[in-house]
Amino acid sequence: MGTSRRVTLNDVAAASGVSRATVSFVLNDDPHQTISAATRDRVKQTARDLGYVPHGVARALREGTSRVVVLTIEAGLEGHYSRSYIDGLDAELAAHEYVLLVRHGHHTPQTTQQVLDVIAPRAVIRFGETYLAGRELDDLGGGWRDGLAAHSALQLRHLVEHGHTGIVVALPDSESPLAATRLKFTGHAARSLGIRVPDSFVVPLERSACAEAVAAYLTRAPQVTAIAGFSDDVALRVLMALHDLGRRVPDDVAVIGFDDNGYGVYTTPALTTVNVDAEAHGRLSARLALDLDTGGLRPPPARIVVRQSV
Amino acid sequence: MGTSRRVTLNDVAAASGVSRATVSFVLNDDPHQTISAATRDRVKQTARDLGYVPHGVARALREGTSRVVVLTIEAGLEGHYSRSYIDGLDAELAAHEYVLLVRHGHHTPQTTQQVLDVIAPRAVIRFGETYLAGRELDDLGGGWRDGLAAHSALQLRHLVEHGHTGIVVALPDSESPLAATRLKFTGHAARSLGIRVPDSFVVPLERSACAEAVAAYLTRAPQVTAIAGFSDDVALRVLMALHDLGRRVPDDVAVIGFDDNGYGVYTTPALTTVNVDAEAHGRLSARLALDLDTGGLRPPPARIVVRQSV
DNA sequence: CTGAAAGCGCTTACAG
DNA sequence: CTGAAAGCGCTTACAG
Repeated sequence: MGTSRRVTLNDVAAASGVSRATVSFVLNDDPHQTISAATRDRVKQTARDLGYVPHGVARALREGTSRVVVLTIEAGLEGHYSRSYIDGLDAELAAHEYVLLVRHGHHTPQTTQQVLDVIAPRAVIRFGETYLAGRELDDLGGGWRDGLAAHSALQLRHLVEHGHTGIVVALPDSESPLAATRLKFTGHAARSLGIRVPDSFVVPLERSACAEAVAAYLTRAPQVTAIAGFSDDVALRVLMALHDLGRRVPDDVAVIGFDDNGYGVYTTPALTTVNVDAEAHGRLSARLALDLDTGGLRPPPARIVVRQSV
Repeated sequence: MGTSRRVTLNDVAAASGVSRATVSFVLNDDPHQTISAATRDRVKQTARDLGYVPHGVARALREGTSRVVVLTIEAGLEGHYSRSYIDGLDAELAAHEYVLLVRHGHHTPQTTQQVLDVIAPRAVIRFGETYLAGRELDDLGGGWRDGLAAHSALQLRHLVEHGHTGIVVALPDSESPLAATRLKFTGHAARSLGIRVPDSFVVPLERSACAEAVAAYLTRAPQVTAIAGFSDDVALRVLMALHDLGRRVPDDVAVIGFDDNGYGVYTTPALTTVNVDAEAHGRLSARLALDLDTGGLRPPPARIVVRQSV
């Protein structure tokens, strides 16, 4: 065994008695060439026998971009959405022989540029950017933006169906650009459901600050009977605050989460939430990044995971 | 504006009136060359003025590997450990002008090979592999393995200090290769603490199955008064099972988690757990991957996050 | 002290 | 139907 020299196009060419160009043509199924079936077979067979795998770096230098797509994701956005999104993105990319690589942490134009300089990926996708850029993904058949609108509406409707009209949205303390969009959609949904447009307030991370914020808001707005979380994390903190304040859930105040992160089962009461399967969204992003046809993708509707908090 | 052609070494050479080689030498501080200070300054200045950034792909083709390190990580290992580990890895790599890219999901030799073929990373690190490979990181000054042993011991000791001697380890349903190692260390710790070596049992994912498993184990082993979770996830499920079974925590049974994932605050009672800061471990991995000196890294000791479950 | 040249492994006009 | 050649942008012996 031992580490042997990698087998290159040269080796395949030599072994099959044709030029490097010919090998490249048959291996890439170049439509501009017409190469005899016999030659094609022979070349493909030798490539297989030798275990030839194209050197991605050389190819990237020649073609200008590598067969890689980079996803950048900020901390705190993990949930069922991100997991299923990444699964779909990864699967679709793999189907087209691209590899998905993820960058965690906070991202600036500089860090993105660094990634570009270092590996020249085919694309770098910012998790959630399609929301923010306001691109009309609906027009591409993905129903993405409509998706978020629908999901926000679903969350609100569940509350209304359980008799709540005084509703407030609980926001994370970190400024999420998504928050504004969510609030907007929730507003739309409220109008079409015929209830007052929900107010919002911020839920701090620290436990006692959290309880204070919830208590303060509730005394300020006594008509509120239900709290809609921006995320499960936020909703979980609200649940904790309500527990610390001695308020009963859902009898005194109802709580609903968003983007079922898996931890809503563990609390008492367990957290009712919205579960979004973003597999199709991930596939859509992949096709967009690869300039492929985006038709035929049918994201399933989001669903309410009914537990005990509303 | 518009997308302009990237500036290459050629441009810098032309603009500063020297050869490409000279530019490369000064920009890389080649110790084998002796270039006049005047020339060096001029070249560096023009490179800056032109905004020259080396093309990573070309460099990688020439050098054999790119300035990238890939971390592969399986689902279900997220926690404070992994977060701080990744932070440290990322920071140390960045300090040496490498970029960290992560691959999620399940990994096989084939998928790893694919990444190798596509971007020729400097190294691919499997999250947790150093545990499994049994490499003697202690000898390198990182205290890693000793770290895990110490952390397992810390978890157990906390239980013993609270009067428990009948202890069992709760394991995840998925086979984690780490489980065997953890069990081994817990065994060592038990012996040095003078208690019986803890038994173990598996906690299924599904809620009722989970309660059944816990109930079954507890009736089989009535001497057990404390359950040590392999992870916070497992411990959280144990807490839920105990709640469903009507057992009081910690009075009837005490529970402790491992690797503070942040969700132990939300339960009632809140979960006591072990918090490991793996920033230094991440830095160590980075230096190992880059063949750098690993001295001077002092991982802080792990600590017990005391909440209410023990 | 500095430059001309080769070469990393590929793809793709271009010529036969 | 197939091959010789150029070139992607870099680094590094080698020669002056």
